[in-house]
Amino acid sequence: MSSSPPSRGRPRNPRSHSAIVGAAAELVVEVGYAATSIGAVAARAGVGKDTIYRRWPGKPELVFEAVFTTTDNAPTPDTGTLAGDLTVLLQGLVDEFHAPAAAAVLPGLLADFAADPVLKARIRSDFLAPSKERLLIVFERAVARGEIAAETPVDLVLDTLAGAVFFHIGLVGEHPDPQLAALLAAVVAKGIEVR
Amino acid sequence: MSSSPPSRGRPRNPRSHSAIVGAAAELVVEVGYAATSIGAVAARAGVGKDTIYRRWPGKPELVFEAVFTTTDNAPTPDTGTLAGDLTVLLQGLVDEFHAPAAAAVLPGLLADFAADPVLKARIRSDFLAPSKERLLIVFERAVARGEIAAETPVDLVLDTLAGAVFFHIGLVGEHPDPQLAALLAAVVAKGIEVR
Amino acid sequence: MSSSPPSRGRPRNPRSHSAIVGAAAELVVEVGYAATSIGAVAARAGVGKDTIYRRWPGKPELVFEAVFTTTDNAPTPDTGTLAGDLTVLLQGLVDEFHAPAAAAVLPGLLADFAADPVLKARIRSDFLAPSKERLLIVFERAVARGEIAAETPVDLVLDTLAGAVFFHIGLVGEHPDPQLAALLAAVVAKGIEVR
Amino acid sequence: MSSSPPSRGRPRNPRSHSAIVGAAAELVVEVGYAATSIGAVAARAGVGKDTIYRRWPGKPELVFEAVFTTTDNAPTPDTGTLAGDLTVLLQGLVDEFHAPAAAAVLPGLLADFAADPVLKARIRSDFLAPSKERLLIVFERAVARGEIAAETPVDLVLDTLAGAVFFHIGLVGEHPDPQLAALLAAVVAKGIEVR
DNA sequence: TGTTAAGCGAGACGGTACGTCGGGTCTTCTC
DNA sequence: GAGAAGACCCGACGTACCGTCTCGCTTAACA
Repeated sequence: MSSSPPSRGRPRNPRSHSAIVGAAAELVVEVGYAATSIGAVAARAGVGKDTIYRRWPGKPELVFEAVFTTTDNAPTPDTGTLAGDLTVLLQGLVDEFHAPAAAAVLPGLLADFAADPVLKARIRSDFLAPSKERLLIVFERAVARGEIAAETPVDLVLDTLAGAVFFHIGLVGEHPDPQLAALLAAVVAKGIEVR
Repeated sequence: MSSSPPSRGRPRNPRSHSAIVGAAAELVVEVGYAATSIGAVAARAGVGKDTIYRRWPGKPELVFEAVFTTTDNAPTPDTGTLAGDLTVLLQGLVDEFHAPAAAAVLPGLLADFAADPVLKARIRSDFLAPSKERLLIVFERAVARGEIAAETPVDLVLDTLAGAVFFHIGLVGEHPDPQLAALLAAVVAKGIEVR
Repeated sequence: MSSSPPSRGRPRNPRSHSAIVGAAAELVVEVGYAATSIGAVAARAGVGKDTIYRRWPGKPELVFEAVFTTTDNAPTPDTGTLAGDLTVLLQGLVDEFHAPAAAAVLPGLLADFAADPVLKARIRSDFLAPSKERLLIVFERAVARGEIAAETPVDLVLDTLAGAVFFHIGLVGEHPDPQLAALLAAVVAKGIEVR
Repeated sequence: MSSSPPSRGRPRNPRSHSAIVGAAAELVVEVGYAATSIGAVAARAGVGKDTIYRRWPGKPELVFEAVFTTTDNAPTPDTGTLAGDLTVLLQGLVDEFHAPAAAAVLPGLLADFAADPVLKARIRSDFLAPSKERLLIVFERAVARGEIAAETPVDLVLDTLAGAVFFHIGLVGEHPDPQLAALLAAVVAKGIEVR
């Protein structure tokens, strides 16, 4: 039943792993995504470049792990109304995208993922999966309450919400409109409600 | 009031300009944005690198001009309803983002713009200005028809629409959902209507 | 008089030894001395790198043992004349240096030995010792025959002979002049004879 | 009649050339041939690595030019006897090989040349050409004086002399036997004389 | 018989150098 | 002074070896 391989040879040093991830997270906020080089990460982590390439195929994958591994354990909102749930959910998205490391990294990181066919497929799964999970539950409740139709297209709504937040924070403005979450939630909730 | 410089010495060759822009547009679809270098553009255009740097500060500005200078002369839609107008407007946005050159370039280009404080300020003006202009007119008509309130936040709606389209096309999927424009327009129109 | 250590623990596997030496000898003729790495030798021998480093300090010593351990049991020539003896002796040197492995290895190997003060001292003893031994006997007989003086400088003559052969084969030409041994022997014999 | 090309573009900076050659000559005596890297040469010369690779294919060619470009304008000896001429000629060879830079470089450099088929062909022409020229003249005079036969094999003698000196200095001993030139000249002269 | 020390294959580790490429600047000659 | 050409310094790339280390395991001599 054990899924672990026989593990021959010297095992990888877990301290190196966290040192690398930490160094990447620091560098990325200090100099930006584009100016963060594998060599610089290795130097700051006190590690050889090989040790990085042995674990990650390249900068995008490394930075993704370094920045977006805040184990997303936020509870699914349950305010009683679709608009309320969406507001909470969106505020979480805003906070996540607005964190220093994420803001420094998101545009370049998404561009690198989009440029590689293999990575491109991971955008939805890696970046949006947790949000989609919560959104599904929120929708289920809204359906049960009769607020929205059962066939409401989750992916389209998610693209809309995430795209709006990403555009607003990552590309357009430095500081997000504090009402962004509420306004957007209100518009979208009203837009998809059955009446 | 004349803004033309005294223009001493040899005037700039306008053929070089179009050769450069053309070469950049070609390269960008052939090898992608990241792999397009100024040197390669210069070589294909039969031009020295300086001739490029004399006209553009760098790759982002050059590529932007090369890809997004389809003189946007599409007429502002006037279908009689907000949802109809938004659908037409969104379909234009989808078509623009889905064009080969634009799709190849958008994520990387926006990332480079976002990474530079000077360029970041130009995203709204350079990328979204034409759409915003048309959206304003559409909104004016909708206000006149009593569909929406006068103080409807244009920028927020524009971020939402553009973000959704950008996410859907540029980052997530290869081929846009053919109903994307209609669905999104319906949701947003209903979401911002007064009743 | 036995210098063998108490030999605790698992004894070294003699099969590994010969596998390593064999792999090194093969690689050296296939890819050359410079391109032969310890890692590649270990991989071909089916052995860990440490098993090599446990037995040899580095590539030069390993390759030397792999290539120059043709137990030199050729008999000392005794043709009756100094020139004849030198010819036989030189032909042996030519054959030894001209062997594929030796030719592939000699320049680089000697360079590595020369670059290391410790190894440098071993060039005379390790590479030239067998030849010197035979040359001494040849000289003794020639002195007894009255052909040469007793104080003829063996080392100088040996350097001359070995240097000439090394230069001719290892550095300058691919195929040695078939008369090299005879001509060189004739010149040197005549040059050091008493009359 | 002009053999210079049209010379388009910015001409190569001759100061860079000499800075590189100088840095290489210094490094080679300080750390040895093997430990001299192109990157280190570039750093010391205040030059980019490209600037080196633009002019030389690799380390061997660069170091050769850096160390062996002492325009060999020594006059051909004319002492009246073959042995005398050879002594002078050999002493020149000894001095050349014994110079710090040459001694530090010769074994490794010759090994690198010997390992590359293209470079291997240049050993005779680049390293031995000047000596061969002088040796030819010395032989002509000796033939005229009746000391040696007209068909005396120059290349064989040259290999012998150079090989002996190289072996004695470069590989075997640190300090050359002060009598090396005289002894070797005497032996070889006597060995090839007609009587 | 059980302990212990070394050998062993595998492969991770921190380094260093490789040779190439792109960036943005400069320096030449020609138009 | 624009332009084509290309040299220049810089720094990052991803790879290859170096020689050492750390695993789990095996193999003997010693207690």
